[in-house]
Amino acid sequence: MAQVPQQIKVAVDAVVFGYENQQLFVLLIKQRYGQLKDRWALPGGFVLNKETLKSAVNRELKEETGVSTSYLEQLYTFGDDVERDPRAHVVSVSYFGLVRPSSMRLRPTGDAKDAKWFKLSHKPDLAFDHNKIVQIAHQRLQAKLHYRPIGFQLLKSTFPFSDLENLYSTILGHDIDRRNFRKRMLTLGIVEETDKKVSIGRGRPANLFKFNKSNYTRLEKSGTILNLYLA
Amino acid sequence: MAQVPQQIKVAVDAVVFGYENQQLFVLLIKQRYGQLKDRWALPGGFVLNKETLKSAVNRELKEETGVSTSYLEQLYTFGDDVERDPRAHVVSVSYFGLVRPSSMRLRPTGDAKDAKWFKLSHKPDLAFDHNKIVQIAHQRLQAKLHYRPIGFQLLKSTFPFSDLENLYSTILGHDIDRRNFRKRMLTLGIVEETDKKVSIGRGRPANLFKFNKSNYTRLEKSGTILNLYLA
DNA sequence: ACAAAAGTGTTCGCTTTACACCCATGT
DNA sequence: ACATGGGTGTAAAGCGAACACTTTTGT
Repeated sequence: MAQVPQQIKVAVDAVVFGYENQQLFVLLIKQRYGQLKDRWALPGGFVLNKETLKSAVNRELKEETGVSTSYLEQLYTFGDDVERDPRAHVVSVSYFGLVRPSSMRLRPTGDAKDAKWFKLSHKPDLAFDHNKIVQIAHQRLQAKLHYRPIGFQLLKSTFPFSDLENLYSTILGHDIDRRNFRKRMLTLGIVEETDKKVSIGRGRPANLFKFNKSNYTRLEKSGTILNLYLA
Repeated sequence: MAQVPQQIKVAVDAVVFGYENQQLFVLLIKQRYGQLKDRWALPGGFVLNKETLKSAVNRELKEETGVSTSYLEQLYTFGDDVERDPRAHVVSVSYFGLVRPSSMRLRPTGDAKDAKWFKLSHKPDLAFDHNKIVQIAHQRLQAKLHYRPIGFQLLKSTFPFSDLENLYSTILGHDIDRRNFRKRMLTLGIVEETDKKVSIGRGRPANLFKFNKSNYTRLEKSGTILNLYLA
């Protein structure tokens, strides 16, 4: 029981990744107000009274960037650095999201002066402890890619197989064996061939594939380990 | 920017597991005050101003149960049920810990009228959403046992191999192959033989083993996957 | 001598990996 | 015809799973 009323504020932050042209991007905003005005930072802000954490992240994302994500999960709660935010003692619940950048128009409003996709490899130095949060989110993305089909959130609903390959090798940061990768995905039944083809300039046209969600759900329930490592 | 001052309170909860006599236990307290007086619940409480989350859990655990854990990690932050606590809008950061029950004397004070180890299989119905939290923590424990050497936190520093085997099969809820398990642990170098022996009543005396931390750290850095499934 | 727990190797099958050539199209 | 990217199979090695008897002690 606190004698003194609790002064701690609850905030949310979102690390949203996008993928395009074999590049991994992260969504950042430029602060409009405060001591850290004009610094780049993760979208986020304080939770409103009676608001859930989940709706708070989604609201802040929408307000500050115009983006709504196709995938968003809780990442970690930062509250061990009491000086993190110079203004007050803040506990920040961070989220990790995925979206196709081209499916969204950026519309910064509210606390955000600007909103932009940065290549993860060329992002600016961020305010607060946001560099660390981005790093943790990236690790989570890499780890999760191995055992959950989250990569599909970053692609259109149908895609040539090479897109999926490139996505994996880009995010994991190393080459993967095309034949083994395709074999695994197809025999597991996670990915399904459609009867459409695309021709992208030169080269043989590619079949289009799609994620087979019901098959995946079945695998997951049966406890199968996906194990998409593929050295 | 909140126009109305934020009223949300930040709390911490701890799910502490113990292991003894081939049984998995969870540490609970009986509430002394409030609407949920006399209900069993997880140890925890509100974070103090300027206090870190980590020290808040440790403090509450110590106050309410007398226990300090050898292992404690953040589990999940619950803040999507605004009605969770009837008194106020509370965001609760939950932690998951391990300890050897016999190494600790229970000394309930403060908000706790009583503190007790319950067999996980026979725990009472808990206050708030604590049943769900315990369930999530148990899942995390089971999953993590496969790829991190956290089981050793539940054993003395030296132990007969059968203790380790029993711990795994108890927590995972199925038998494991003694020979394969021992082989894996020894060839990975996670576990090391000492030159001591113990005789426990009848049967052949057992060698004592210990966790080889430096070896494990090396494995972890080299990115080796432990993979301690062992159907 | 017998009951109880500890200790120990080998075989088989499957999964993972490594690897290179032909195919369909645009220019 | 050639350049570009798409599509495909097989063999070898390594790993995980299954499995039962001997040893040491207490009673």
